[in-house]
Amino acid sequence: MPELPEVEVVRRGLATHAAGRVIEVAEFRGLRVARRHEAGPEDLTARLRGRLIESAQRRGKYLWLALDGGEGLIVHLGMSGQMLVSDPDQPDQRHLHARFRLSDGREIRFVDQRTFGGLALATLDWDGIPEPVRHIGRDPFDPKFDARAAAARMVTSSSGIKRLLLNQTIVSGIGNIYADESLWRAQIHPEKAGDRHTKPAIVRLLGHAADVMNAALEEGGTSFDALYVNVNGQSGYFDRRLAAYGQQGIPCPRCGTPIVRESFMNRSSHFCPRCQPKPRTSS
DNA sequence: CCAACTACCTGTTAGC
DNA sequence: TGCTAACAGGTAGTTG
Repeated sequence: MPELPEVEVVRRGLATHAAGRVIEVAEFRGLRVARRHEAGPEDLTARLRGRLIESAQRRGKYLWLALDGGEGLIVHLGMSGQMLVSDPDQPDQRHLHARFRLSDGREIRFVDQRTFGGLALATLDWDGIPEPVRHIGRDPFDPKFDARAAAARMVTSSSGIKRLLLNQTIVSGIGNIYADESLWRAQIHPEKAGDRHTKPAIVRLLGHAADVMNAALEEGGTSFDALYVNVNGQSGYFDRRLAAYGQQGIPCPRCGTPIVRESFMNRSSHFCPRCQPKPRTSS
């Protein structure tokens, strides 16, 4: 998916193309796209008609459109979701699951090949966060993100550090790509346990995470194919800068040792076996 | 509490 | 060429 930089690219697109408009018609196709909305797609359609989109917000990989009346339309892109600005006469995209006709005559379309993404309407709390997003921790782009507090939690855990980086309740927005890139930059093996690090070392690691995700954001995010695009359907270019993720067999940019790929939590970890040596007591 | 596993989907690619 | 298996950026739920 879209990890933090890619979701932020989409949020910015929605801030430009959706905020300030009114939803004239909302349309949902199938039950799955609204499965997190208990009352179902018909309820969503009815409640969204005529609502003003005040702003586009994000925490971690969760997006929402803040609406008048103190509610938010939550958008999670899952593994393959897209929010696309389209003209009404453009033919339907493959895997189109929702469509919003806006007061400026354009449309926002939710397109999702793997259907792990979805939409829901929820009440915003006093802090402007939708209830279903409350459990998500702040992300490194959040001015109030507290790296020392996140590090303090991680050093009490015997879990491997990569698992902790991917735990969205501790720090949000990091997925498989940027976890591997952050660990490569920090020269830490993904399975080194949290409690075998010092707090400052983890604060440094989180600094690398923020750095690499900021660098990715500046290039429009990471896209390996046309599934990961901004609201105008354009891909980012950060894939050219990846040092570890997907680079198995390619020399480490730092020491020249080939990057290795290992199976991890039903997916993969990529790291330099020399710069990121396996700890003696792993996980 | 945590780790490990599962489910949820479609599409692409590698290997035979 | 066609079949099959493995794999792909995530989250949430269950089980032990």
